[in-house]
This record gives sequence, structure tokens and C-alpha cells, in this order.
Amino acid sequence: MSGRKVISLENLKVACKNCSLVTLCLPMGLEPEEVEKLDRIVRRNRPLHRGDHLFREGDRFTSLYVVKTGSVKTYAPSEDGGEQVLGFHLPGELIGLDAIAKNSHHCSAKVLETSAVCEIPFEDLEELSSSIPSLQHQIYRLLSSEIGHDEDMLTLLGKKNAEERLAAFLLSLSERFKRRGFSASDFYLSMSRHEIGNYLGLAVETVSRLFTRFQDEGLVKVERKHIQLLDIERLHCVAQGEQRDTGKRHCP
Amino acid sequence: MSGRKVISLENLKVACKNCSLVTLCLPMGLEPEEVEKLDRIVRRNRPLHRGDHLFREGDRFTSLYVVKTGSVKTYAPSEDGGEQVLGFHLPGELIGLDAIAKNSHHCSAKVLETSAVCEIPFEDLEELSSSIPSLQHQIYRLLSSEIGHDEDMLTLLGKKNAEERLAAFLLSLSERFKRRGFSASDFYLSMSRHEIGNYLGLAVETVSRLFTRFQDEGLVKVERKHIQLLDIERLHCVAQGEQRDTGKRHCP
DNA sequence: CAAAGCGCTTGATCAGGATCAAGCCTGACT
DNA sequence: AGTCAGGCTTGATCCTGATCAAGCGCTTTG
Repeated sequence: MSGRKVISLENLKVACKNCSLVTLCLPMGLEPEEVEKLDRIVRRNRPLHRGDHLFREGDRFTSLYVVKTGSVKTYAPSEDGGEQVLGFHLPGELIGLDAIAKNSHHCSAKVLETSAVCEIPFEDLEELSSSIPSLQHQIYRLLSSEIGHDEDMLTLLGKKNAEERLAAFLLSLSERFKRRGFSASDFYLSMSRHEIGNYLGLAVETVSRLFTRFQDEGLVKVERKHIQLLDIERLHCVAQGEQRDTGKRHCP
Repeated sequence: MSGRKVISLENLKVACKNCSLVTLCLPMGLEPEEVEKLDRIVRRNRPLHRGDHLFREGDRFTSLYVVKTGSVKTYAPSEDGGEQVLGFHLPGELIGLDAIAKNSHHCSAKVLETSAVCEIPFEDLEELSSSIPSLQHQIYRLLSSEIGHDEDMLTLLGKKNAEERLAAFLLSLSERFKRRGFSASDFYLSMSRHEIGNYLGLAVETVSRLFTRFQDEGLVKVERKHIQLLDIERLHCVAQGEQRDTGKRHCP
């Protein structure tokens, strides 16, 4: 037990060049010596626990954050106590990009489970990026891909019905876990049903009913927070809104 | 008539430093000499007409575009002929930011009315930005603010009801016209009801009914594509979802 | 000028998903 | 072990906004 803990602390301090996320994260596409320079500005803080905030809406913006292990949700709180969940972030994903524009955070970020997070002071990063063109390019790319992702979410919220949304959500997680070397068909949901519903613009009850229905149709196996995707191909069909009759036949 | 045309062509060719958008557009915050350098890479093409495409989804990405006059819509086409409208772009707004990540366009961009558009070859811009830190910073800011804007739209689509959406939409246009020196309370809609509905995740009929209702409530005056906002303060209340009883009393 | 066509409005009906209301399960705390 | 609270599920009902269906009016075109 304590042995495992030491190992995981060890992992926390690992340099970018030895980090398993090197192909997903900021260093992607950089030369080793450039990664070295980047490494020098990265801060590796102690692990955070469920419920801890990385930052809150309105906080002064100083750093970007990258999830190293665990998961983080970002959300826009509203005056009346409600919120809109903006995203769930897995290892290698950058958080805080929306804060650069106004120099203050546009949303809040809360840790969903015990997580390690790298902190990258943005002034340092910006300065470094003007001397490393490929780093500058990588930052442009990351910002741009965040825009592309948000646009996909706009289409999801603007055009898709409840089951298409949930299917797309599960497939998105599946893809992302896969890229990180985890199982694409068997994973834990670190967020609550309520948070899933909030993210997808649905009521909790709807999410719950859909999980049950997907299970009845043999698409998934649900056991509390543990999900198994049993028929990814047909889930894709559902996400696309195809073949919505019996739920038994495969789509083209 | 031909006199006016000459003047407008004149305007098309105006250098960044003389352009009225200098405080909104890419050059914002740059030194005159830096604007000069930027100016040299900008291409000013002949005006485009209603229905012309700047680019289509999947096209190779080479340039960003800035609306100079007129308006442009971006949208994500789907296989079945449908589309999701992603945005309406007014003078000074940058288009194509989502294409940087994959080097190909993630959406299509279509001109809504006769428009002048500046083209900025991205390779040139990127190269220039590594030698001009304030330009690099400005690009980071613009990308980030696009992300922030998209996140606001996620909240709109995820949480707001039909009338809140339409009110927020009108106020957004109002704000943006105002910043550009146009009237904040009296403007033309260059997009159709159908496109508004698509953008807001609503059916055309719903948009139409809401315009009528807003007019009956004295919030706006609608005459085809010409809109007057008669009570901006109350429109804000509607957009916030406050005081939804009689529609007559002012909100706090 | 007539006719067509498209965009918009208005009315009637329908349905997907929200809301309301229990009840259940699980995990945390005493 | 017993109790409690929060998260989840399930059922019943309601309501917002979609869909279906006309009809109108402006603009375009022959």
C-alpha cells in the first residue's frame, strides 16, 4: 500500500520527456531539447482530491493546467446556483484556454476524483513559444482544436435528441480512453448522472432511463459507474440517429 | 451611383492602418510599424456576393478571413443535407480559426450579403507572429475568446428556453453592431428566420412566433428583416429568464 | 402583368423530454 | 450493525416547442 503510494508520487514528478502523455499533451511534436525547456517551466503540484478547485470563474488567469491522472470538470456557474457543465477532462487535456482572452477565468474547474495536474504558467509559456516556433504552432493547434470540439458540441446540443447525445458522449469517452491506452469498451464514469445530464442538456431522469434502455437493447452494460460498451458499432448508429426502429438490426 | 461604387472599391483596398476595424481586428494593440508588416501579408480580394463560399468543410486550410463589410455565416453541413449554423460574423470578426488544428476546414463559410473580406494566409501570419510577440499574443487572445464565445453558446443551447435564446441573440447582435459604430437598437438581419432558428436550436415557426410575441409585448418592432429594439433593458431580463409572468413589469 | 416560388406567419396537433413524486440502493458515519 | 443522506431509478403527468398544414405577401422571372 505505502509502496504503491510512493510509486504514484514518483509518477507525479516525472519530467515531460518521460511522461506517458508526451504524445497527447503540449510537447507533442517538439524536439527533445525543446521539451527540456518546456519542462523547466512546468509546475507539478501535489495531487488534488475530489471537489477541489483548480480555479473558479473570475479568478485571475495565471496558468494553464493539464490533467496528468484523474479527471476534471469545467463548468460555468450561474448566479442562481445552477451551472452548465462545459467539459470533462482526461489525462493530457489542457484546461483554462478560455481564460487567455480576458486574463481571468471564464469558467470554474473542479476535480472529479483524486487527480494529478501539471500547472503551466502562461507568461512563461508564451515567452517560450516566441522562441520555439513549433511550440507556438502547437499552441495554435491546441486552441484551434478546442474550438473545433466546442463546435461539435454545439451541433450535438442544437440538433441531436436525447439518445443520440448520450451515445455520442459514451463514444467520445471511449475514444479518448483508447488513445490513452485504456480500454475503449470498459471504463468508470467519474462524473455523476446529474453532471452527465447537465453537460448534455438533459435531465438526470432522462440520462438514467437511457442507460436502462441502452442496457435493455444490449448496447451497454451499466453497473453504477462502471460502463461496458457491448456494441460500439451500433452505438455509433444511435449517435448518428440512424435505424431508430427496432434497435435490433444493424445499420448500414 | 458609379461614384459610390468607386468609393466602395477604394474602401476595399484600404490598408489596415486606415481601416476602421483596426481596434477590433487582428491589428488591435499593435504598434504602427507592426501593423505595417501585417498589412503586407493581407490579401484584399474582390467583393463576394450572397451565397458565395469563402471555403467549404474539408477544404485545405490556407488562410484565415476577416469580414470587412457585410456578413458571413459559418455552418457544419451534415451528410443528410442538414446543417448546424455555428455563427454569424460581422465586420472585424475572424473566420476559420477551427481549421488550424487539422489543416483542413472544419466548417463551411457562406456570405449572407455582398461582403468584403480580407484574407490572411496563415503560414505568413504564423511566421510573422513568431517575430512579433504582441501579434502572437493577440492571436492567442482571439483564439481564446472564440472558445469563450462558444462556451457561452453551449450554455445558451444547454440551459435556455426559446425566448431566452432569441432575446440573447438579438442583444448579442445589438452589442456587436454598437461596437462597430452602428445603431444598437435598429438594424437589419442579413440572415433568414430559418438560419436564426437553426443557429439557436429552434424551429422556424418558433422564431417567427417569438418575434410576434416580442413585438406584442413592446420589446421590439419587427418589419421583415428590419429590427428595432424598443426596450433593451427588458430584453436583458428576458434573456436572463427573469420575471416571466406578465411581461409588463420591469425586472429588478 | 401574371405566375411562380420562397420566406414568413399563424393555427392545430403531437411528442420528446422535463418535472413531479416516490422508492431504492449504496456508501459513509456513528 | 444501524441510521442517514445522496445518488440513482422508475413511474405518472405536464408542457414547451416540434411538426404538420395552410395561407399570405414580397420578389423574381418569363
